[in-house]
Amino acid sequence: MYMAAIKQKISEKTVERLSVYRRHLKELQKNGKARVYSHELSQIVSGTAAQVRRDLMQVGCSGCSSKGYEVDLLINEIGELLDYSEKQNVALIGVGNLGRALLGFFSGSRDNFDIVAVFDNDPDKCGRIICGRRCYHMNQLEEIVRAQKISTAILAVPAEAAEKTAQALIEAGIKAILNFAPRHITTNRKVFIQTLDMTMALEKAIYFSRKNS
Amino acid sequence: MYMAAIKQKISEKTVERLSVYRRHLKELQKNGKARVYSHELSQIVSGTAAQVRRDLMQVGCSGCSSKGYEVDLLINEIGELLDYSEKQNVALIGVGNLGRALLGFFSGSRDNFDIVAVFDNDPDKCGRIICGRRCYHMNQLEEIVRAQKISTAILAVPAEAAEKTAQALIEAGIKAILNFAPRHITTNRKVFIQTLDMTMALEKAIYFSRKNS
DNA sequence: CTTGAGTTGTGAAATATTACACAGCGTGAA
DNA sequence: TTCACGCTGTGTAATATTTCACAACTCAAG
Repeated sequence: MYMAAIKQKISEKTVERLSVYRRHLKELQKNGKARVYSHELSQIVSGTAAQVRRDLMQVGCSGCSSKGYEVDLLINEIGELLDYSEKQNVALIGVGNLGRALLGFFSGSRDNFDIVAVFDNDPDKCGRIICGRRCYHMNQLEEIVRAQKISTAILAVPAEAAEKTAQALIEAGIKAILNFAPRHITTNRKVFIQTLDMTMALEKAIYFSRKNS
Repeated sequence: MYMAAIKQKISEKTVERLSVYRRHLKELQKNGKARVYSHELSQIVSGTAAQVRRDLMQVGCSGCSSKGYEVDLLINEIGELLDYSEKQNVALIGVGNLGRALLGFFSGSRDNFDIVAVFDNDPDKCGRIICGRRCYHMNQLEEIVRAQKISTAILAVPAEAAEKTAQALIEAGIKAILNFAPRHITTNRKVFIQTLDMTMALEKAIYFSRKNS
């Protein structure tokens, strides 16, 4: 009777949590844990057990009463939803201090995505190998994006350049942008844009630092 | 009759937007714009004009019919809410690639906060000056936090060290943590913790990259 | 087998967040 | 003055998201 699941559209919040669940599940897997309860997972997102179960239901995962969920199975099923069948190619735009740090940060052993190309418009940087990736000039963007089937871009350019660069990315066929520049990016195209506004996050933290005292 | 305002508690979402409004308002100010309408501000957060007005209402700002809001006034009133009276001192924990990049990123001309100290537990880094800040060893944390009245910390240590380091921060009296490590931090204390989970954000972007095609 | 403790799946309630819609006001033009 | 227009402030409705609560189920022990 249960098992409605099927293809509802999944909310952003749920996708976020699924990503976090999966990361934690992989840790559990490494430690040899075979099963997990919803209330255990709930702790790592500060949520409730019910919420975890709802999230997992949407993925089509089903657990077993009193034994919980199988870790291996969960990882696969979440992966089936979050990942394409093949590894996704990602581009990094902007090789300043932040860009290089991000390149390092994302260069661990990822099995679902790869930063395959980096771009900058500083001629000195182009042609060089940075953290193992070839750096291209921005005017090669469309060419490389097409050739490498890059769907997603990490935008790490100065704020002043963010809007124009984002526009170029969209023109080149990028379908999602993770934007680190403190600027809101607008577009009428069907492109997913997520701004990770670090300054805003810090100001928010500072604000709440005194609410908790 | 209007002007209810007064001290309701302000939601996280609203605080986030206020920070973004202010940044944009400062741009407008620099460009000599004296007044702004709610529908203009709404564009930079992909919201509605009504939402902007609600947000501003909570700050106690009031606009003027048919002339909109005064830019200078808004900046001051938002600042009065978001900032302490004095500049806030912030600490950066972890001086790896990401930490140094963040230090650079946050070192622009900020008039409401300052990263005044950086910490690491690598003895080679301690004592040195990094981006103009003295690097201290983690065991000096409490001492410096107290001496410099540091309320907020940016956590940029490896994932494995995040929980333990966060605990140390809380012990030392930190009231808010901006966490860049891909780990959920829990505490029973009244401390504000915001995790900026870049990996999760990228996986989310990748997921939605195909929903928009 | 039966019972009891503990877990899942999910309808329904509760909250949180956003959008709508309009009264009231200020401004400029006639 | 009077009117029309456009904007603010806000009650209310609409959505989105989270939590509650409980039937159904599994397992282990007696």
